[in-house]
Amino acid sequence: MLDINMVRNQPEVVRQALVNRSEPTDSLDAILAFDVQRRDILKQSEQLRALRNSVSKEISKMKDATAREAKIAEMRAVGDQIAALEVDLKKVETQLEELTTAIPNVPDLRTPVGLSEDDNVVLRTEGAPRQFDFAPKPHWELGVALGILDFERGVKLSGTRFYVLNGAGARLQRALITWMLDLHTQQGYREEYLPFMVKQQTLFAAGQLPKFKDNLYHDVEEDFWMVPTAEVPLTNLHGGEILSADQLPLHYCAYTPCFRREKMKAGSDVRGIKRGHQFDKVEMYMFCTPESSDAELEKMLADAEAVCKGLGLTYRVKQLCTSDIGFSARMTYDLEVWAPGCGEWLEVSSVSNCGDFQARRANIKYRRETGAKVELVHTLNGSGLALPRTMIAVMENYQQVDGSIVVPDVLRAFVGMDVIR
RNA sequence: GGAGAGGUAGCAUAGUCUGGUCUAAUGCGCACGCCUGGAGAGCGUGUACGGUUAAAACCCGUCGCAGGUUCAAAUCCUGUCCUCUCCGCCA
Repeated sequence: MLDINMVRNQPEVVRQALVNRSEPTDSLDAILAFDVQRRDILKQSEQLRALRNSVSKEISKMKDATAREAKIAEMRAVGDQIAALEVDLKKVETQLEELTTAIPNVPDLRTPVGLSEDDNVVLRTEGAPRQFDFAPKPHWELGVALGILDFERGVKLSGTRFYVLNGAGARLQRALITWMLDLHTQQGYREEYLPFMVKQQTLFAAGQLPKFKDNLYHDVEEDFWMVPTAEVPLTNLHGGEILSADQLPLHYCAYTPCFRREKMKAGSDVRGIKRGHQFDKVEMYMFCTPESSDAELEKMLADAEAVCKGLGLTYRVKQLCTSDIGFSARMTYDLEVWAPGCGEWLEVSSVSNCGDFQARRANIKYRRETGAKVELVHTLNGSGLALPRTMIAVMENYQQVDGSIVVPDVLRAFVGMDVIR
């Protein structure tokens, strides 16, 4: 959520941000109008409240019954006026909130302006794609042939786009999770085990609600929401708290499954495990001071890259343009790994600086020093990494001519074998 | 799931029965000052958050949350969430 003071004082900054994000700007004018209305009504009702408060005090001391009754009657009328104003106020505030919470974050000035994902900028590519002396197979062929990936039974259990990992396939994924968490722990992130179901407010604070309601699974009976990413519970770990400056920065990492109800285009990404309603992810998250978030973003990017490097994967770093960065983000880097079997660059990580946008929604503040005013923290999040696509990259890059898959060095101890055959 | 007790500003407690000197007190902690060679003790001062405002004072709001009664609610009423204890059930 944006600071209403900022919207009020620098509406052109917000308007330009919306234009750069290819978002409509009409709500901005409505916000400004509602804001004026709100403060106008507020002023009136506060004055009346002040009057009632002081007269009520007088009433308690009044001896003369007639005069007392007169004042009470007078205040009864004032109370009615206040009630009427409050009704108006609530209406205005509801509309104001609806609009302001739907405004995305203002992109960082360094985020390239662009109209679509085609305008994202490839900053660099690390490593050269492996050269094969045979035709590399896609993971859905490799996995099924090896008996470590079962689409049919996944569909039997849950429908299209679900799958089962068997034996070494399941072990490989678990190995990746464990290794990634260990790596991030070494990098200074504290591992957390989190709820996979959260309440509404938790999703609101992370910027998922109300705008992305359609992408979430919701248990109506108990009002539990399945997390679409660990970013959601991680953001709220310190919700409503005032941290002290010497606690910052706080680094966390967590493994969670992610549940997404996205309406997938028929025919797109249908094959394999690239996109599903359920996937696993290891996530990094950070709370820090405003002046350090730029540098921390670079650290988090490096930490995510370390996963790709450790696995010996060829990857490229992209900087997302204004129309492709997430709702809460100011600046985002994507990591894409090369998958030779399906011949695609796969997005395995998205590392973002959200500035104070999430902190404002989640009410996460810190005090610079004793006695100082509280300020909002900055939050950053980054995948480290998304599991299915990492699995794809590992399977397809480490395949051999006979269809077996060499286990990357760093995972061998966890998988318990050198080659999956 | 059943019964009971509770939720007050960093922590711990008072206030609730009996509505108005509650403009929320007290202790601890913390910060600053005095004192000291230095520290401690002692003394003094300060110490929730949000809104309003150019900023501040004043002012308005917040005693888990949401409603209601009243001129006036921490206090009375209703609903709800959470915590603890006991019972039941369960991995």
